[in-house]
Amino acid sequence: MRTKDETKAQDILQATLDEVRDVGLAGLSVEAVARRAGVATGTVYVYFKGKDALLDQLYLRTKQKFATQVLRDDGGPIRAAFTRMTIAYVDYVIENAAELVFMSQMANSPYLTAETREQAAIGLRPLAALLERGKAEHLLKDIDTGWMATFLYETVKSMAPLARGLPPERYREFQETVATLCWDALKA
Amino acid sequence: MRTKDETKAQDILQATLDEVRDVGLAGLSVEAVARRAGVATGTVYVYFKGKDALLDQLYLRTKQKFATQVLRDDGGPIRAAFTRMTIAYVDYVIENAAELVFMSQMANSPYLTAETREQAAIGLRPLAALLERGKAEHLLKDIDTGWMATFLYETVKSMAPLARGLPPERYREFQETVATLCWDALKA
Amino acid sequence: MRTKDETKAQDILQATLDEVRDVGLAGLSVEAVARRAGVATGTVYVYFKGKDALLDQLYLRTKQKFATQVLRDDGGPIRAAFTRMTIAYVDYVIENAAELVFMSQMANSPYLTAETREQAAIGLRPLAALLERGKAEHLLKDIDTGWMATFLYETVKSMAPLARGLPPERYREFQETVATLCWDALKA
Amino acid sequence: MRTKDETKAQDILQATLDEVRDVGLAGLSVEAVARRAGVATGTVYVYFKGKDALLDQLYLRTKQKFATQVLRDDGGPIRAAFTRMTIAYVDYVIENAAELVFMSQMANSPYLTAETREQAAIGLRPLAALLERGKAEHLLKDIDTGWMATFLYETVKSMAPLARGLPPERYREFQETVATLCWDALKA
DNA sequence: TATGAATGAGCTTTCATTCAT
DNA sequence: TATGAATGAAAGCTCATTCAT
Repeated sequence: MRTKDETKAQDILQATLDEVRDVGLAGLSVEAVARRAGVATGTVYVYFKGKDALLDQLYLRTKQKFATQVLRDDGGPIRAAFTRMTIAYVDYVIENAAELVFMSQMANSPYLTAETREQAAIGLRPLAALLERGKAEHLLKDIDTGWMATFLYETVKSMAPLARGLPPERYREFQETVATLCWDALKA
Repeated sequence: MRTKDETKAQDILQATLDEVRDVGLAGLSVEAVARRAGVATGTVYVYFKGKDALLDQLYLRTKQKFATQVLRDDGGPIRAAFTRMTIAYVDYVIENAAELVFMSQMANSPYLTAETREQAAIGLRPLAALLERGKAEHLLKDIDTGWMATFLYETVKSMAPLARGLPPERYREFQETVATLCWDALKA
Repeated sequence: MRTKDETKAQDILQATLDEVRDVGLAGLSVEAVARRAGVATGTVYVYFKGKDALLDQLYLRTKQKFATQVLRDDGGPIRAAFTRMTIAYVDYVIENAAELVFMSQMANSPYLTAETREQAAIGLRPLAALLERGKAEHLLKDIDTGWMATFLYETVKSMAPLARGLPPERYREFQETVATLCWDALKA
Repeated sequence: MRTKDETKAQDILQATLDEVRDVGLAGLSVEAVARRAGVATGTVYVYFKGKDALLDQLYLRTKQKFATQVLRDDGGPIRAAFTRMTIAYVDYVIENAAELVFMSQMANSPYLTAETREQAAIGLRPLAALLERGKAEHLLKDIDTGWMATFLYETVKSMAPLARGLPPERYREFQETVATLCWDALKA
């Protein structure tokens, strides 16, 4: 008997990401996903319970991957950690355009479970921790941590697409600019 | 012969907005829009060429309404104009939640025409003008105006939802915090 | 605007009956029903909520039509009413073969609602009433009316198909035989 | 190499019977049958050529088992043999509810081969023989044997389900009533 | 203009069957 | 033989759009 192939699940998830980027969440069809992933339509249902479950799982994985890759506090000096995070964030957005489109399309869609929404929020904790540390050291403004986290998280995400297509040195400049803007905004 | 009734077109547009807020762009059906607007399905096609055209037009109107209501530079002192704009922006987001959901859902969808996207960008000009003025007066950082405009536009939009449900004094505090963050970020 | 056409609903119901006769309940597809009725697939859903509802409604109508046409007690002498009913029953089965196949296929299917089953049972009341009358007049055996009703109802239904294809005089003979068998079985 | 296991074939047939009782012929899926039988889907195809063949074979076996168990003429006095048969029949129906549902669902379905239908009819011969014997002894009416056989076969089958849930003494009473009704119907 | 019945393409999903192991 | 992953052809149903009224 053929054994379940985790690669295939990955292929399907990636195909979904690419399809949403190309035709949007509203235009997404399971058949197109399957074709793109190089499997039969029915195979999607071997790995995922249905379209909803597929999208839900993909959302969670994407959020988690992002959190793991970007939102890390290495415990070093605040300013350095802050800058490093911002720069990694911009890189992530540029390198994972499809992921970002997908997350924004899912945000207000009926596909998203309340539970998944909660789960996804957990990934933001390291960011909050970093900001708390900064507040404790009086390097950052003494305002609601949730507000600051949202500021940072959303601002970088929204600005990052501007970096697309920039030549290397301008790209570097852009990253530093973003880091500066955010730091100036939050610093005490 | 009954004449085309502008009220009806408005009803349909508003119903679309409300539907998208409730079921998302992916769950939107013309029939549900018609029912919500209190007209027959066919009537939607009397006022709009099709679903795509309806969404496209609604996007444009929404963007323009927003620009007119929020992104105005009254020519006064930079800092004051800046703060006034930020505060009006938060108010707008809170009072027009459906509009915001709609715009974010449309942003990366295939429904959006390149042309409409351009048209919509025009509304940002007053914002750019304000920032240029601030740069000329050396009150703001000397960085790319487009970058700054995006920063301001996206940051306030992303943060504003946090204000939902806040008691009046906290709401006021929130608005001021947002204005401060943005000013500190951009000021020279 | 086109107005809802009750004829169309009838066509769909009849087409369903014919399809079930030809391909069985398990082989029934909405598309085939629509094609047979001369309407588009979607039209079926204009008149019926879904396949289940279509079958459920059809079952009820069929049972009721049968009850109205066959299970009537005209109040005359028991034996005569009894015989008349039996003969009408055989005629009905022969003339409405598709209906009978449909009812037998539905009987143990998951399509049948408990509620519909109850509703359908109501049609048997006139039969029970006739039997009660016979028992009161001591012309029939004094056994459970429900048992007698089931006996009569099921026996004639099961035997009737034997009449198919019989030449007229044999057909008449068959009807009388069935009437005699049933009468002899139940008479005191 | 493991050898074909007759137990497994039996399990699959029994599982099919139970599934049809629970979800009907229209709701039957090979996967559900396999799961219920405790084997893999593919295994069903080791023992049966396909779904159709499975149902066809099951139908034949069921009919034959029934014929062997119920429709036997032990050669004793007509009336006694007749009564014994009727009583055994009721018992069979009560004890093998799933079989009966299955046979009724198959009766008018496209799954049934003409050949199988013929094969199944052979089982009715002992019943016909008994009736012939009764006619020869002038104990039974002189009418078409096929008609009488159908009468007996169908009537008992249709009435038997009424016995379900009856307390023992009522159950006994019911069996005798059925035997009496049938005898009175057919006796000369 | 306004209606909503009618359409049929296309959607998600199921499922009989095959096949690699 | 036994498995269950993989397949793809339908199935039921929805919905953007058209059209008769």
